[in-house]
Amino acid sequence: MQPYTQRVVEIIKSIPEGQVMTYGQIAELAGSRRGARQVVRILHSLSAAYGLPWHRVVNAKGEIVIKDEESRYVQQLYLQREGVTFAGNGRVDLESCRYIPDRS
DNA sequence: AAATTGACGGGTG
DNA sequence: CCACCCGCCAATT
Repeated sequence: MQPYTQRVVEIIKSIPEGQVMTYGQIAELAGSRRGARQVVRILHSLSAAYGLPWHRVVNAKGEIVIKDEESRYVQQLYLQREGVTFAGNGRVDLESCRYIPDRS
């Protein structure tokens, strides 16, 4: 596995319950400012194998974006169960739920 | 080995 | 607000 992929996996695993991160945010932390698509690919192919909290990742607008309809529902359910709040438009409230790790 | 594929993002108009 | 384009790059085909 590539170092970048490894970092992305670690970052995703570090997202606490009740909080979310965006694809771009993860990519930037992993060292590739425009690498959101790699994050997409990683979640797409490795979330099961590594037991990643894939449901804590949303797009930059706070929307749940998965192709499979069933999975969209499951993701929202998981998040709500963890206490993530949703705005009326079906977006997570990024203002209060975005996870910003310590950068030290 | 070359082409395609993504749960995206930001800029532009 | 919407539509469009292009960058990004490992994994998969």
